[in-house]
Amino acid sequence: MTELLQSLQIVINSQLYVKDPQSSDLGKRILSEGIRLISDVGFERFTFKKLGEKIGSNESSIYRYFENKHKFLIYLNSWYWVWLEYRLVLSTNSVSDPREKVNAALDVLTLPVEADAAFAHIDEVSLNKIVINEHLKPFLTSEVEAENRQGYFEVYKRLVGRFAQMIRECCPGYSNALSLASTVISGSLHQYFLNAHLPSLTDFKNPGSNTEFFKDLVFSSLKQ
Amino acid sequence: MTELLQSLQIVINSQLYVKDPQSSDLGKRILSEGIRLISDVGFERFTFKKLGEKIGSNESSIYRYFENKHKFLIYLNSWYWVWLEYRLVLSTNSVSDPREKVNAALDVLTLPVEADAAFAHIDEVSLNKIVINEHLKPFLTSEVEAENRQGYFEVYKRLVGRFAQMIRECCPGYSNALSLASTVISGSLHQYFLNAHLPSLTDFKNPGSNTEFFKDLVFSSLKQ
DNA sequence: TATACATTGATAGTAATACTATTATTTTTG
DNA sequence: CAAAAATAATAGTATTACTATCAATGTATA
Repeated sequence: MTELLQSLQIVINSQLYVKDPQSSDLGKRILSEGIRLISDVGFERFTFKKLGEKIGSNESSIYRYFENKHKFLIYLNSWYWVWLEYRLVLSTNSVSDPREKVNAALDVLTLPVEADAAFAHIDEVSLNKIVINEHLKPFLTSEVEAENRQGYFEVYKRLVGRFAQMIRECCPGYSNALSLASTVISGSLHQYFLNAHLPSLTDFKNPGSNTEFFKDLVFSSLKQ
Repeated sequence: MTELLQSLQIVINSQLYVKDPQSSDLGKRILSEGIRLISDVGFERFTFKKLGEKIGSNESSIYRYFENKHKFLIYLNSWYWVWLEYRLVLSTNSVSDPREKVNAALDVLTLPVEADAAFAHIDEVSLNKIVINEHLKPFLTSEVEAENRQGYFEVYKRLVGRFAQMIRECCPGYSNALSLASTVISGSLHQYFLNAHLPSLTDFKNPGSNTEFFKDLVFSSLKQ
């Protein structure tokens, strides 16, 4: 990413944190080292205690930023979705042809992530790895509906809705734009996951082939 | 389901249990009440202690059947996938037209589950609910690769492979049969999940509309 | 410059979870 | 009926996910 928008800040639902981690040095270290630690050892084995040791700070200090590790994970996911949405808008906004728009969107949604210098305290590549390896974990809990009511998933819903809208504009007669959008977004993450851990379940050869697969899927559906 | 195959038993990888739960009365109660309990309270809140109370037995007795609750969940998922595979074969075996075969497969893979009288101790409808609500949880752990090497996911891989083979026979030129198969199978579960908990992310109106969505997706892709 | 106040750090403690170990009791089977 | 197998009961452990309390440090302002 360029430095186009250096003074942009990603805003996250304030219910997801106790104190805004983007507002202090310690907070930013919690984010950057938290991302590294989760992407290294996995969310299950991640604890605030270990993170405290890593950043030369204390468990109790981290609790002053995040109520618990589940909310921390949702925070990180939200950050990722807002960032993706911003990249989505950036690369589709000036495209007027609806089909080209969907095509550009699919690049953003399915190609691998590169580091974005605009956000120094976030390693987007590691964050992407977390989203791939833990994807759906924020959702797959018995509290999903309550948390949805709290607006925890707003940004994800906005992203899906935005992509669905592009699909509709590309093919007004198509009646499953939302399902297609959510299937592609979570499906692509899932293909990355399978490629990394259970490769016999996918034809994934490289990110390009994955993008081709999803473009083919979408455009065949919209052809009729 | 009919009583066509009453003396059939679903065979599960013996590494997933300590003592075969299908071999005793207590074991069957562990399965049937375990399914009910998980589908009621969710996997997170499920414990062997609670299950013990439910079946008038003891925590320690359950540990003689299953090493831990994660393996219990994989066992239940495996059971479900074997059963689905069996239904898949049953309803496609005699279909000779490759396109009709894929069509029949999509019915099995995307339509809601009905109780199967052939397996008295398993409530397939509740089991399906578990697979929907906890889908990918058996995979989304840092031990996924080690567990894969132990063959824990064999049956799931066999199901995906079988469906992919049908896709290939329907359209020999299509090069993403595995990705399409895994996307459809996990994607359909995901749509059921969204419909239940985050309905604004899907166009799911009823199971029929979901099946239509996936048939359209698959057959548009195979048309070319 | 003193003081208030916010932030962070250190330590201790708690309830629940996911087990393991041991022993007692019941049931099955030869 | 005796031996073996299965099950039940109880106790105990390590870890986790926190909460509570208090001390130390830095910072802002009167």
